[in-house]
Amino acid sequence: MIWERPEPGERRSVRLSRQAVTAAAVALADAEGLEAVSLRRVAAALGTGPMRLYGYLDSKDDLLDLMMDAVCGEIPPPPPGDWREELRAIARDTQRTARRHPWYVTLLGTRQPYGPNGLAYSERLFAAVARLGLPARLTVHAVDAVRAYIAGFLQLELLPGPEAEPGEEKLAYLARSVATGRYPTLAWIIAEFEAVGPDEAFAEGLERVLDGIAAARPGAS
Amino acid sequence: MIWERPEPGERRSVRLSRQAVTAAAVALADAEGLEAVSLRRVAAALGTGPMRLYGYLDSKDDLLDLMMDAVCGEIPPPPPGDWREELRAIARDTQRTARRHPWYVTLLGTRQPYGPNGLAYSERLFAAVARLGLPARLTVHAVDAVRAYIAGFLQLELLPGPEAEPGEEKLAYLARSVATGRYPTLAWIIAEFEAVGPDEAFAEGLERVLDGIAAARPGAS
DNA sequence: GCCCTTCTCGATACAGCGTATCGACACGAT
DNA sequence: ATCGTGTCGATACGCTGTATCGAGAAGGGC
Repeated sequence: MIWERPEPGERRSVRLSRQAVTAAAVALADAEGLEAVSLRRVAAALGTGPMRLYGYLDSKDDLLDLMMDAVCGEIPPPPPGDWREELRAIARDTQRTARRHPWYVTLLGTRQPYGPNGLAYSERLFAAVARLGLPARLTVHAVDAVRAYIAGFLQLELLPGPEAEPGEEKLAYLARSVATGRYPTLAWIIAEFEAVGPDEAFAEGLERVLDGIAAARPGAS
Repeated sequence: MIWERPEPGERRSVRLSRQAVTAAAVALADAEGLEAVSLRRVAAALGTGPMRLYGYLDSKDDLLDLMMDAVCGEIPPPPPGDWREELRAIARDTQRTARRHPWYVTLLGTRQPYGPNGLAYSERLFAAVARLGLPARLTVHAVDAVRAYIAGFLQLELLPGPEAEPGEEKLAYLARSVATGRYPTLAWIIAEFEAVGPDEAFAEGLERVLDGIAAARPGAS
């Protein structure tokens, strides 16, 4: 009888793609942090099993590379402008993007962004600095300074720490540490400290770097 | 008979201390990388079991904090000098220390160094910059720029990537990417690229940052 | 249609992880 | 000696990444 016969099985498997896998992983990391991204969790979010993902990547490390490159791909090219304006725009947009995916800064501690989007990002940094007409060597140094600053600062901003709007516990910790008298300059800074927003801090620090780059131009000293 | 009687059991447990646990973990990370540091492995290196470590720390995360602070403790205070000299010395010694423990840059992607040694490190940065007599706000920005640059650059240096003396495979990857024509400035840089040692690159980038800080002094423009 | 080959999929397994739990033992106080 | 407390380590649990293998699907040849 018809009612006793199993219905034709639905298409068993879910359509996958590398892009879909990556997006699921990014969504999971955004929702619960990087530690929540396991192959099982990603696969479950896609309605399949973990071993299926191995058709699209070789290892979990590959997945992390893909996730990093996806974030790089969200950072837009800068509007055309002079070298400083372009670098400022890149820096700002990197910050915005990293805030949407704070786990990105953790990935910066384990790998370099050399996927296609990561290379495009580098290209833009180099193109902006190349406007200065510096020799290749100095251009590399300048780009290194900018990108290192951006990455380093975003880690300062996005990782929990005493300087980054800590909860009561961390401030109390800092106050106790400073009360030991072992950190006098830090004590002065904290006493004088007016909460500076990370946007301003980031921009000001960047200006220091850009001023330093400007000083490297022939005839600039 | 004497030969059949068990000998009095030796002292069952091994002496532990937080310092010993940390040192064992650091040694393991140095030898095999951060991923090799499991509580089981650390405990085994100490001749005991993993649960024993919980008498000295609450979690594996605590262990990573301790490891980070231990590395900060290896970075010596700078010899007294002017502000630039002191910052250069701090930067150089940070680089040296990080090279001995390359996993330190990975930890910089997951936590901030606010242990006692980490605070001492901050104190030294602040003390050097404070010689400039800038207001607290500008001092914070300057220190942020320096420390962010140091951390960011060390990640560029110590993590595998196309720019960092790659094996044949990565260079071939870069060459292929550049051959797409999508990264023209990168192509120019690679064509002009003379292998620059990381020491020089680090120092040059740092000078850009220090020049920028110098430019922030009243009357410096 | 049937049979064979190849590919895909997913269940199962394994070794390892961090950490909770609990029984055994040691030690100190009475 | 007995009792209470603390320490230790074995065991267990839920989770991880990934190897493995059997079942089923799909395609091609006859």
